Amino acid sequence: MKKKVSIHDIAKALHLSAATISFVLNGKADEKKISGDVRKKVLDYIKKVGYQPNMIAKSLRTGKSNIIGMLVEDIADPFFSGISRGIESIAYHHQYKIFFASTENDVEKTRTLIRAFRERQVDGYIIAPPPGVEEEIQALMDDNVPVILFDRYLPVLNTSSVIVDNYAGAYQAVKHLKENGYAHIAFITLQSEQTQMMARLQGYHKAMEDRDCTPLVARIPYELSHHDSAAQLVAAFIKANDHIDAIIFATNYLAINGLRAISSLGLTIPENIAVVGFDDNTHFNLFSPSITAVAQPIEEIAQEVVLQLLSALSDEKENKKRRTVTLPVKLVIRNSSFPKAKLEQIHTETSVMKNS
Amino acid sequence: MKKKVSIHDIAKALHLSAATISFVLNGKADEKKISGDVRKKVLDYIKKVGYQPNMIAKSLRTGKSNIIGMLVEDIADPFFSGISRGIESIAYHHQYKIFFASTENDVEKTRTLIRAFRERQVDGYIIAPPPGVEEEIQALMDDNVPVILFDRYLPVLNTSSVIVDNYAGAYQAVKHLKENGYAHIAFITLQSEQTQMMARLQGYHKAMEDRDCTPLVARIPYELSHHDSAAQLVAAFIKANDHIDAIIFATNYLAINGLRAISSLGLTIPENIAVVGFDDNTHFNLFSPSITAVAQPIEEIAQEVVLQLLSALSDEKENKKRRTVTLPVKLVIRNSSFPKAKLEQIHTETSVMKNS
DNA sequence: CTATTCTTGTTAATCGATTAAGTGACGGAC
DNA sequence: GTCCGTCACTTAATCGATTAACAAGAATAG
Repeated sequence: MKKKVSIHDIAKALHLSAATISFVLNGKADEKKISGDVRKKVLDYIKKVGYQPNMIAKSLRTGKSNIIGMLVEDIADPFFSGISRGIESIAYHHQYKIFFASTENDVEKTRTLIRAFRERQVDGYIIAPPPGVEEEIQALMDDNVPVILFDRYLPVLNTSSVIVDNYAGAYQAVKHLKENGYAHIAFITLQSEQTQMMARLQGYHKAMEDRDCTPLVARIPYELSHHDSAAQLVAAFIKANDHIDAIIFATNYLAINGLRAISSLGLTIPENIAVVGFDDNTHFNLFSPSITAVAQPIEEIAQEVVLQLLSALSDEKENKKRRTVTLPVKLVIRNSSFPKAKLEQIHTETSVMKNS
Repeated sequence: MKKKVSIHDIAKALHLSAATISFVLNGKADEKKISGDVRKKVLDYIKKVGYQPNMIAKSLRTGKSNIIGMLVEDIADPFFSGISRGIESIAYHHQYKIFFASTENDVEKTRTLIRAFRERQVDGYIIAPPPGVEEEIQALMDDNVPVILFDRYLPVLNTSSVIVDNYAGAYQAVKHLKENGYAHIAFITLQSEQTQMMARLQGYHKAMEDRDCTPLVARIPYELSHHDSAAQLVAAFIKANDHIDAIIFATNYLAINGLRAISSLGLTIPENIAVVGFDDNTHFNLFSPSITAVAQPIEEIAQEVVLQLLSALSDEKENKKRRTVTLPVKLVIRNSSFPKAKLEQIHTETSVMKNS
């Protein structure tokens, strides 16, 4: 490492005191009545030597780090990486940097991460919490550290949070399928007590009940939902309940593995079975047939989260206010059939079929 | 904020000096010959009050932050979010935290981010650099700060880097298509001078040349590659060159928009046109027909990057060594035709078609 | 001409750790 | 009895900023 130039080095070089440099650098020149001469000398000099303030020293003194700690379930999940991207971008414009980390829904890892964030004095937290970290989050709030939960909340805690109307999303999904003539609609979800999962399940149940339909639910362990085994479980479920003519998947990974299952069984969508996914995936419209999905407003979630956090950071009183924002979801209906024209084309060209 | 307990508070409470506490906490108890009595007293006390060291103070004193700064093009891109996830996970086990940020391939933003990282004294950098930040990166190296580039490198700089064999990937893609009877293979890439893009293009050119084929290349501006306009450009390109019977897409976003274009033209894969993508996407195998792709070894890239960085961090001498690791890519061949059986099924069931 | 008020800075404490150097008490050697 | 070496800690400087309190000299007031 080269010797980095500190505020004292500047002071020495200009025959001034460190305090003066600090005042100029922090826009307190007026308040502290620093002369124009000196201001210019300081500004010119720091430009010349390329002075970079040491935020660590600043943080130690002021107690503010200008860092936000963000905990998501999995940064590689398109839903979370999309939100992260939005949050990072907005926070950046407000001089905040973000620490990202993936909890993997693991309580112990989450605890460790919160502890690591605290040690680094992050100013605020954005968390998609796994159940089991209630104590740690309560401790943060007891210390007046701003915390915003998103995607889900912790029922026993009175926190600020940004969620979506999962209940309505699931309800609409059932309604949509019913209106299109599907009779036996199953719901495949995770073995999870998380609020967003419960709300989806409840929306499904209520919609089925309102139509005097018998619900049929499969619950898959979270750990398996990202892997091939989820596809196998779904396939077994479909085989065991062959009257099913539609499935709602409660997460995007489940939907993707569900599609694998459906494909492996030689079933086609929407002729043999209809599908609605949760968490719209940009790629869903490329699947052939493309998939209808309950889309969450990624951008709005990011905006709302940052908005709430900034307000809590700006003002102790704001931070004491607890607000829960519920954003609407949108059912993105995709005409997932093969258009006639296309079908015929496929048919007529079969003779010249090649592999890519 | 509640009063947090500092090392001095502990010292006062136990009638010891701050130094003693520090020694016990840092495993220097033996070296400094601290008695068993005192050790126990200290350890018990910190457990009791839940002492959390202030890493900011520690960083200020030691000059080490245990933070790695990571700059990717776009954290929402599955390729980058996958690598980020891997790197975060490995780094975590070595007590390093990661600062993520998206450059959006914007030079000015990248400069600002590097500056922000420097101000926070990050210990090392992992960067997928846009061209134009050579000076900043050289400055880091001049100051002996460890830097590892990945995905691409900067030709004028002698840095450590982890890349993949893009040249071979493109070459194999052409070879594969040729062997399957495709004659007119186009290459759609970005308007970009980045090394990974150039290597892919060169691999394509060489493979075409080796087979006495005339290359046909389209270059799309990076800014458009994520949007619908890319699909329109690709569609126009295909229409203008209707003898094309195969396309290699040089990035995953291009491939996805290319598929939209192909679909919008009413063409089918692989009957009318064959497609190979770069950057395998987990979802490519769900597209119907599924897409053959040049897959990058995400996990290995993450591992190799962290390995190199940790070694550079551990030792000044290691850091002076510059090494470039080139990992192999894998052509993931997917049988992307509609199996006969399925085609017939689609055909026979058209009569009962529904929408989902 | 002295007293008071501005101007324009400076001094020094502080944030919470780390660590080189120092110190008092005790034991053993000669 | 003096000298020296351990033992078991303590003192104090330091990292690079911020900021309340203070101060020297010029300007103005009375």
